[in-house]
Amino acid sequence: MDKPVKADGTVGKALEVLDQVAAYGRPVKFSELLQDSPYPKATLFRFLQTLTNQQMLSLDTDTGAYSLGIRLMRLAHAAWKNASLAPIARPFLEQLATEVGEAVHLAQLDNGQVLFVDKLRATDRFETLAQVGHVAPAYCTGVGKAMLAFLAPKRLQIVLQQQSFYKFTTTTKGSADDLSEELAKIRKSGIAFDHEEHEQGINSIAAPILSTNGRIVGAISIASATTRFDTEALKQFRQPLLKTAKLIGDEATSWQFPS
Amino acid sequence: MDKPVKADGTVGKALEVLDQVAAYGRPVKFSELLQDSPYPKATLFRFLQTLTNQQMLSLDTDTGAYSLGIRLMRLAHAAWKNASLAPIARPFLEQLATEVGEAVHLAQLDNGQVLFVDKLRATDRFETLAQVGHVAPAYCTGVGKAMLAFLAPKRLQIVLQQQSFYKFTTTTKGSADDLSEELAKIRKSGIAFDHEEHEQGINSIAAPILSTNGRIVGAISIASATTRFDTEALKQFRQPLLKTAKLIGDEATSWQFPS
DNA sequence: TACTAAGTTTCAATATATGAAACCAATAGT
DNA sequence: ACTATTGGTTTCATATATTGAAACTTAGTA
Repeated sequence: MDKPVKADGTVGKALEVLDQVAAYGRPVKFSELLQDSPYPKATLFRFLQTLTNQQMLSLDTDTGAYSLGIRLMRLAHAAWKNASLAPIARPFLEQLATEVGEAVHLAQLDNGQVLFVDKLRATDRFETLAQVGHVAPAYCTGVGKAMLAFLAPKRLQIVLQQQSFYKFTTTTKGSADDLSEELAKIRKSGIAFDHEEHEQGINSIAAPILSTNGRIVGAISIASATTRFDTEALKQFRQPLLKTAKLIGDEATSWQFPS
Repeated sequence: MDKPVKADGTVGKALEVLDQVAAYGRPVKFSELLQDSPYPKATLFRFLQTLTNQQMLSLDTDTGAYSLGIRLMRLAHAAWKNASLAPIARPFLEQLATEVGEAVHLAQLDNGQVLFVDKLRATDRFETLAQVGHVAPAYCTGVGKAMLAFLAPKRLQIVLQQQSFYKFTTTTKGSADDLSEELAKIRKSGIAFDHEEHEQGINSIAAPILSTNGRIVGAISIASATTRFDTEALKQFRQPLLKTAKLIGDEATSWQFPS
């Protein structure tokens, strides 16, 4: 799923350790990390030391266990605020969420991947966890396809290259050609659907957010379990979704690149 | 005499750049960064390249501007989930927030600093921004003092050393002695107040969250503008706050360190 | 076309990272 | 009480990566 970012240079290697710690999902001790580390003891030790100094990791002095550090939170906080779209869109999403009574997602495109930058009114308990920061592929999600459809042709070419086209489910589009065909339709209709292409049992309806100069800046979606709404039923959200996307797009335009 | 948070090694220097980008609060171009960079063009260039490869930064290919990257969000997302307290506490905080109808904060202590890991029901528009990840000093915040008061003496000693005791306002405690005196009282009453010690016009009432074995694991608070509630008025939240803190503490105990 | 600013690459000198091994500090075992 | 074992930290010669001046390549302007 996560494509291994090749770790060039010292910085890369050190950052790999962060992923390692993140993967554990709990505080980990030096020795545990050493187990599945490609680096020798002294090297890993120094990485850990450096990262801890840098507050990218935090070391519990009692248990001697490392967890992800305070600086990541700080930086991500900044990233969120600076990713102009999320703060701007928030009030409109609130509005939409109460209007339709369903969970609403806001996503942006980053390096060919979908990054969820906000998420409201999650019902399920687990979904309640801050999904902000969740990353998904573009080619098999509603928001992803909504954004790809409105990308400049030359840019789309590049992004298509970046897709893995891994078949998560039977309905996942398996090739750039398959996808391009659908993107053409989305471009016409202005609405994208995800028919359980990423996760079995989950579908969604999504709309692109375009700035008034036509640049794609993000996408919003309403996702549900297929048992709750089938694809036909999701169409009822078409109008409010489009309306909200338009509102956000207009608002975003004035804020974009305040150079 | 530990060195100040100096950027040792290549990793440190590279990470500094992230802060730099974060500080701009908007996408920045290479040349802008070069302006106030201590490093020569080629070096900064390589930093940016590496960080971009590592997805710690993201480069808008159209505008050539850098912003904080997708990986920070991913990592912070993981950090949040893994910082066991936040997900566990969420339902209790929801409960409390609706009960008292005020904004509720959840914080943890990290390296002598207060890290806000969750925040609910913010009323003010600006406060709506994801304050998760916000960092504040411990010695002059309600949650900070609530936690310090219940730290093991030897640990408190260390943490006191880490405080700057910068006087943000006229009521800010200016020394470790002043603070210690108040901590003793908090230890007795189980409740901490912030009398505009960090920000003029903002006060709060806070309670520590203790695991059943007595270890401090976090703190919760209700903050308000002094115009809304004066310190006396805040006392009305004492009971619900304490009750919620107890509930979270109990729940947290079973989850802590699932070794 | 010539000029300038912005971004990228080269390359030798140098600083830094590396990792085997030695070391130290706690437990655990006998 | 001794000894072994595990878990963590430091050393140091060597290999390697980083550095930055300068040359180069665009892209934008007059």
